[in-house]
Amino acid sequence: MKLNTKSRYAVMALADMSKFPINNPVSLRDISLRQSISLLYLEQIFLKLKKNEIVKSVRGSNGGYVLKRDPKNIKLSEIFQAVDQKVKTVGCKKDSKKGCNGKSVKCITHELWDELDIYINNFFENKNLSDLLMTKERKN
Amino acid sequence: MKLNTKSRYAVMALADMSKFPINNPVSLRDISLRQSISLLYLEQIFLKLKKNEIVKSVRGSNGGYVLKRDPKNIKLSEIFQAVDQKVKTVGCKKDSKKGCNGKSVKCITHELWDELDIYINNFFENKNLSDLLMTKERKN
DNA sequence: ATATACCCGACTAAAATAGTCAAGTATTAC
DNA sequence: GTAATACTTGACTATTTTAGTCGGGTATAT
Repeated sequence: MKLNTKSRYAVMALADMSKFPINNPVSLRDISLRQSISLLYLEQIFLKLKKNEIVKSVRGSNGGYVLKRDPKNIKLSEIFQAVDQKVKTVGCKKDSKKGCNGKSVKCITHELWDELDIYINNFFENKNLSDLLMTKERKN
Repeated sequence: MKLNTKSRYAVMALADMSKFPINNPVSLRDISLRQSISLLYLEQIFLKLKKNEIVKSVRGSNGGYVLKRDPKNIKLSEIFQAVDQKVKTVGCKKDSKKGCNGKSVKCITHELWDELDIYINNFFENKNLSDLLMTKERKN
């Protein structure tokens, strides 16, 4: 069970941006250098963040990306949803009528995974970008 | 973010076993049929469960596997640890001195992932096999 | 004996991941 | 007005992980 780099980088990059004054465009190049993330990969990630209304872009020289809302109002769950279709999943689909493993009944552990889904989502629902900056000052 | 089938099948298979009287060997063939999991794959999974002292094997005809302890005393966290090295992980290793992304300092979100690790582990720590059977009777 | 059922290492197809590449377009600074 | 910066987009690809399969065992009950 692990998190993919896309989600991780997205959170890292946005946390990085949160440290700058809002409305001050931050270029991906700078984020790439500070956080050691491939620029080309960041571009891919930010397109998704943009589509999902988390950031907006400022084109041209001295441009970059800007948070669309205050970091306090950007929940981690939104970020995950933006870059990684689903926050967590098991084979048996939550809403499928067919049940699990091709059987017509729910598998024996079905409810467990549903519960886990909700549990993990809860973690991300209750954390926002500004929470990440609270923990003592860093220098990177 | 998703769970692999190995972990899922392990929990399913053990939950299946829990429904039978303890000390009554349950064959993988039967579990395979009831839960629609490949027999050969189950064998692989049970070798790990055996190595990790969760089940013991009874060889020969009429043999099978037996839970080593009461389902009440088998935590889901143990099962996960047995089949899937780590319960959850991000690129930056929890105990590495080197920090994340090759830098000498911890990445900006390092503490978040640690917290998430603990949070998820907590879920599995507080659930045991018999908890799975509590939820209303099933017929598969 | 023979059938059942565990044992174990090696192998493999398919999918997902983690990027890269090429060829743009928009805007600002000079 | 032109160079430089920086976002835009779709396609492509190497690597890794996943989800198994295969073959050839060994132990035991009947």
